Amino acid sequence: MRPLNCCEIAHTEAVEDYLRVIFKLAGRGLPVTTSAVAEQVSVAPPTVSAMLKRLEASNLVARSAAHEISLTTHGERHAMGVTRRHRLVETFLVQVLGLTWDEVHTEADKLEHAISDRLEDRIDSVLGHPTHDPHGDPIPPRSGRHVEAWSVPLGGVAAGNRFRVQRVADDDSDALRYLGERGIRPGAVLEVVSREPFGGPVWVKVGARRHALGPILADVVHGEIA
Amino acid sequence: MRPLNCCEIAHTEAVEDYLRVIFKLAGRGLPVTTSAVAEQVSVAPPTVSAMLKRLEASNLVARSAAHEISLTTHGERHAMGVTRRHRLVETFLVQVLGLTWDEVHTEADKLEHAISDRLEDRIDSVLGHPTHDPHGDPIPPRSGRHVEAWSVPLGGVAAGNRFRVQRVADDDSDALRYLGERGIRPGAVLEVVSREPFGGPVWVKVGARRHALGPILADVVHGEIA
DNA sequence: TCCGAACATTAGCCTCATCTAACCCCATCT
DNA sequence: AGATGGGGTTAGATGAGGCTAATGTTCGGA
Repeated sequence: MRPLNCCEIAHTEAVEDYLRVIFKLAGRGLPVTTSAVAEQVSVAPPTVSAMLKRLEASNLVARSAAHEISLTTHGERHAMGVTRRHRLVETFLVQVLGLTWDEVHTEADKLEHAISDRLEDRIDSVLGHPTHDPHGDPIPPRSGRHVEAWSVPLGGVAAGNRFRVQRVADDDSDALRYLGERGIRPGAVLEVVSREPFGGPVWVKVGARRHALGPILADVVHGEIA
Repeated sequence: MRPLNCCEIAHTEAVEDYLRVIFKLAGRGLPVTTSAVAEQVSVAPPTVSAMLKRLEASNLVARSAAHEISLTTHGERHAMGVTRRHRLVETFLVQVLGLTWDEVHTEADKLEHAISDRLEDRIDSVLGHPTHDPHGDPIPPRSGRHVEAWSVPLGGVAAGNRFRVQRVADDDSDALRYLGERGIRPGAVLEVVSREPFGGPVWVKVGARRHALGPILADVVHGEIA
């Protein structure tokens, strides 16, 4: 094996997928483990082991003694590039092609690998250089600082508070559709009416309507106390 | 080997590329040979041999005794689908994202594999169901009849004729840029002033300007005598 | 009639990305 | 202490898609 050099690995779609997923897990403060990555990429754990070995050899990820996975500077730069394309595409699909916010994640998963730099710039410019995608996720700039900033989950807010939605996890398209139909999207302000104990729902008021959101839903909605 | 069934092959990007190239060569009336396909797909001839074997086994292409390659009904349907996405994307990139007609072929080569049916329909609808792409190539309908209709090349038109440009081959982006800068694009009407012999240029008049087009250029421009 | 060029195919090898089955390490519970 | 189980990894296989080098095959020209 020769000296570590990030350019020795092909920028295949698989590599981009793994990098984006690692970036996503890390950004949410979740443990970045072999099995977590396997689940997100939808492959078996040994497949991840093999890929991580290659990513490590190409200096894109680093691993501590305790199996801890993190992106190197190089790795993070690439991951942010893929994430930027992903989120720009999502925004584009909603704003220009009229798709709904629950449809775009799957589409963007494929398109993010097919967008050239030139195209990325055109899309960015047609959209007026957006800072956030339809789920409220911040779009990393082409170069420069970027923070993922996952704020408080709705599930952790006490009753009686007003809560401004900032981000909604884009993973679960059924959840997105459900929430969207009830007006729960970035920018919306909810009133947290009450919280049932023992994994029960959170009652929220959106405008005049009340909704009971189960723990799964309450966890995908993030924001701040307004 | 089991009975031939078109669905036994994965619809990978490579398969789509080969099908589209075979469709393109056949549509232009060019010989569809192993080496012609190899050149168009940018791979070595043995790679094409191997792929053709698979395509034949999946009933997507048929081959005569004399090595003649043709698409089956199934193969043609798939090829037309890929071609439709390719040309819709090209049109979209020009009309919505403001790319130039010499840039879009390369981009579409990647994007054509990443467009879902849903997305294809949205693009089609946003563009108002276009019938031709920016190079004048007809966009195959989602289903139904389609003809490729490569009419007369400019190189075969006698001096003294007026010539209406219908299609310009999208392969060579340098040629496209050169022609575009001189106003030679689908819809333009040229006057064929004179033809130099021995592979010399064709002199054409576009509006008030004259241009000498070498045999390569004169061959990529197709149309009809006006 | 024979020879060489052009073209297709076979043979043999490689990488990427995936799988299942088996194994190992370590923490925990009995 | 020993059994149990969860995660990670190794081993070994597979299929897609690509390569080069060698081997037909066929056809036109000398």
